[in-house]
Amino acid sequence: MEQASAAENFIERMGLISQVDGAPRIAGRILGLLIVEGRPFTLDEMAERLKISKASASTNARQLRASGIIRLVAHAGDRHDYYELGSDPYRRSMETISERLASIGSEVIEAAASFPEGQAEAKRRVCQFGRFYLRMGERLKAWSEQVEDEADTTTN
Amino acid sequence: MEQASAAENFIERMGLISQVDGAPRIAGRILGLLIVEGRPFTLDEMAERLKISKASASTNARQLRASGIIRLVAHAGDRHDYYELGSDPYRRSMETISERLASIGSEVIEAAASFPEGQAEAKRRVCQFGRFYLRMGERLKAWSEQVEDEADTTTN
DNA sequence: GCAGTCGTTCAGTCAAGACTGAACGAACTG
DNA sequence: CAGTTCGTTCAGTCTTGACTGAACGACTGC
Repeated sequence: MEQASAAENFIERMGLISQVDGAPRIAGRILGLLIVEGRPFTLDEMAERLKISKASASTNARQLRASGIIRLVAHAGDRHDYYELGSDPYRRSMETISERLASIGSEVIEAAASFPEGQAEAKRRVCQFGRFYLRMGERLKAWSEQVEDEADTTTN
Repeated sequence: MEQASAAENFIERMGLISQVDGAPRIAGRILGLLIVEGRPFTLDEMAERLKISKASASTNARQLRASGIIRLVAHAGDRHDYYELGSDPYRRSMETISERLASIGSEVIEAAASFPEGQAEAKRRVCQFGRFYLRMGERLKAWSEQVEDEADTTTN
């Protein structure tokens, strides 16, 4: 049995967290890797280090990129795609969540709008539910604009 | 093809939202049903209305109950278990999320503690990540204590 | 042109878990 | 006690989607 370093341990834990959240485990592990190492990685490096196929590395990295958590960087004279932690990755991920919440909120309110006359009470409850999501999204978005400041002030 | 009422439409939509969030679809549909109808339901009623087995109704209702979103009520002289929306269901669900975030945060920080000397930078980044989750949990918790007030002041 | 090196895509496999039917135990009723 | 009526549990099925290997297209340098 291979001795698990603290880094590997953290990376695997990130995978499990990601999995419980309904996201692919590999995505969490990639994020963990980039956090631990703190430098850009190519798909091949990620695949080798995490013992996954290059296909999985490509797919999951792109998905993480789509949610703004990691970003693609290029080095001159090097054809590789390098992925690294984006700037303010946490703020960005909060924005992504915020957008999703707001989207659900308006979706629900839209659904509420089509309720017939006779169900005013039901309509009211559905509307309230939708507004809860909207408010949550707005609040999260407001937070995300403070987070980057705090991150700078943390010394350890 | 059956004509889909606004209520059914909303319920199904809730199921999809729940599914995307990684939770069972039936759980979302049950929640939607309870929001729309605004009255207690027995497992049999839910099973019939949502066209699911009683086993699914039982399992998912209990799961929703565990996260504090719905609650169990009893009527005198009636052996049935009735489920209805809990008091402040949204606040309660936020508390559940908040606890989970805090739990992840301390888990990550704990993992960071086991980093060896030579990886001070990595340890710092992991710690920062953990603190982000902790802070997010704390904020959500603080906010959940205001939400119930706002809910009362909403007129429509 | 060809060979090599990227990232992506796609068909296929496989495992996780959602869902069900049937059996079960508990609590009533007569 | 037998007969119902609940809720729960468990074995089994089946769907979803994560993951992979192999093929592919784009690009580079020779």
